[in-house]
Amino acid sequence: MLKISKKADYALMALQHIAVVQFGDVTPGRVVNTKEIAEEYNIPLELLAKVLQTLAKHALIESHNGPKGGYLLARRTHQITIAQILESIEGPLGITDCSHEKDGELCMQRENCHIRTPLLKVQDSIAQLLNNMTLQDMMGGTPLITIQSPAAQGVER
Amino acid sequence: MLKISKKADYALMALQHIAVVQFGDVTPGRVVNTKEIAEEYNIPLELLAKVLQTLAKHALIESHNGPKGGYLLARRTHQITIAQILESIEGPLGITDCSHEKDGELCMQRENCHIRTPLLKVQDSIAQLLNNMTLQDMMGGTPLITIQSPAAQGVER
DNA sequence: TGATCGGAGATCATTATAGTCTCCGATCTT
DNA sequence: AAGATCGGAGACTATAATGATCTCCGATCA
Repeated sequence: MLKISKKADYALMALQHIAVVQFGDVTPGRVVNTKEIAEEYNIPLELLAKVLQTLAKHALIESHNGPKGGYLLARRTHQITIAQILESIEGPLGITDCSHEKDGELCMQRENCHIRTPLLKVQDSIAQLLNNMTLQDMMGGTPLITIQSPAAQGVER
Repeated sequence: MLKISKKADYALMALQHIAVVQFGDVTPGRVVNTKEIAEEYNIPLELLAKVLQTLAKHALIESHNGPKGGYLLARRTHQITIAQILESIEGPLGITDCSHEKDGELCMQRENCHIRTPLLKVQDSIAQLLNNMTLQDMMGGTPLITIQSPAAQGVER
């Protein structure tokens, strides 16, 4: 349950790889192309291409065409959150169908639903979790952040 | 992203309802049948029946056959966690495919995968969140719990 | 100019999900 | 004992999401 998609998985691997290449000691600033990542991690080339295109569209990476082309991080590693990465691929975080309900489009249960509020609190906690973790943290950094569980905030019925 | 299924949604609604009826002031101890819940929340009767059967199989509720039959909570509300409910319906919590990988069945990426460890930390945090929240919390209770984000625990590369 | 790169679109197979239908056995009421 | 009311269990269907593939295009650099 609560599984992230393969695409999101690939996105995380790819960004971590780009980050290490770009900010590592061996070849700092080097551009990384799709093929390199696909081969390194056994990811289907064309699927990974889609993923990277999506990430570029969301301005997490910059694309460079032509030979010697490829991708570079658009920001520094601590400015790219796990939440941003996952949401770029899978859309906005939403524990329930009604998480992003516009006014007027109520779900069939809404009239009597007593679980929406507490679930939104859970969602907020997960959002905090993912927003406070960055690419930097996937490379060995250890910043200090504390979040609270929804239960600790008091949940109205 | 990270959406829970309709079935899990229904399970939460149903358990919350049973809890309120069973431990409320109006009709304490009353047995609740499937039809009552389905009508109250506009849930397809037969689908809800499946959900409740599953919950019974996981010993979260007790079933009683025959006329005047229905379901009762098998434990007190603070002893039923949101994690238990969701896992009964959707299976074990697993952010990634490799979360519950047995020895020997490595995923195609595992050889070079650098994101597994940090993702498992994220998963642990979510698990804490869901394990520390109970049916009680969905009824107005406000216990105090604090958890830490993975970033705060230090994530190896 | 042509090989190498990303961009974009359609397409397909597989799986998960949501929902339905049917039959069965248990139990309570009369 | 009979019939209505309950849950138990299985097969079954439709739809959507996912994972993956294929094709063609434009940009760029040697």
